[in-house]
Amino acid sequence: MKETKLGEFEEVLLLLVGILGEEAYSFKVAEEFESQTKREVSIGAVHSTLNRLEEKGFLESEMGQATAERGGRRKRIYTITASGQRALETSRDFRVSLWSQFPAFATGKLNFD
Amino acid sequence: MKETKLGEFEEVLLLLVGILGEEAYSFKVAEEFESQTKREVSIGAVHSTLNRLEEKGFLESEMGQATAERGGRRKRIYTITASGQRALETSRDFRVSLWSQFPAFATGKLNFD
DNA sequence: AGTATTTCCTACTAAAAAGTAGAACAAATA
DNA sequence: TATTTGTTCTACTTTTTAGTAGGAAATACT
Repeated sequence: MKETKLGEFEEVLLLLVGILGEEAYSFKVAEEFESQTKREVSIGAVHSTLNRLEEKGFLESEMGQATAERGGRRKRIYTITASGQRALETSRDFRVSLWSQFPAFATGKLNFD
Repeated sequence: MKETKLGEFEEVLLLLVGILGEEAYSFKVAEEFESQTKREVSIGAVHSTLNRLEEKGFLESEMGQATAERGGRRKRIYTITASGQRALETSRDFRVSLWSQFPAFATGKLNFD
């Protein structure tokens, strides 16, 4: 099995997919990224990253149904896999652990049950 | 000014420098990395990463004094700059914010004052 | 049928991060 | 002074991540 690490951008996208739930399709993810970070991102970059995340087994996807909106292709809806969720948890736990050891941060209360 | 982002490994090393305080020299950082992650790392990788962090202005360093130990070259001691600390805070705040929006994580109490 | 709209997709490129190899240095001990 | 130990340092390569450009679908409206 490959040493599957998560880049910064990848991790954020993975989380955004989790946050968006049913609405997690690439255009929306890109929009959400921009609104949450104030950083611009190209749709292609989002696309290739979601692909990579799927290859790594952190995401899976299926085509959604057509909606009653103006027009447009069907959406591909992404969902986090168990492995993706585990990766996020591991990453979070590790970070929280480091923060709590860093004196300048250690005042915060870190409580994840 | 450049868009100075932090890679995953970079961020961890930066934090380790903060955690190690006076003891933050590259060999020690490498050791600490291995003990905290159970992942092996080469000293050279640590070195080039610390260099990069210094170039980015997140770390600064100076040579320490010789110690009374067995032998060995003087250590280069790293310290986090204000900018480095800000980068860590920004990264932390952003992550905490995303986690709290992710239903699967939102049960945790996130309290950083 | 034609057009506008929304979204996907792929192949490619660029940039950045991570890792390697191996030499060089400084100090203490023998 | 030779050896051992602990450590730095640099140039380079590899791998991974991020970003670009532009075309292709699919759907609804007219």
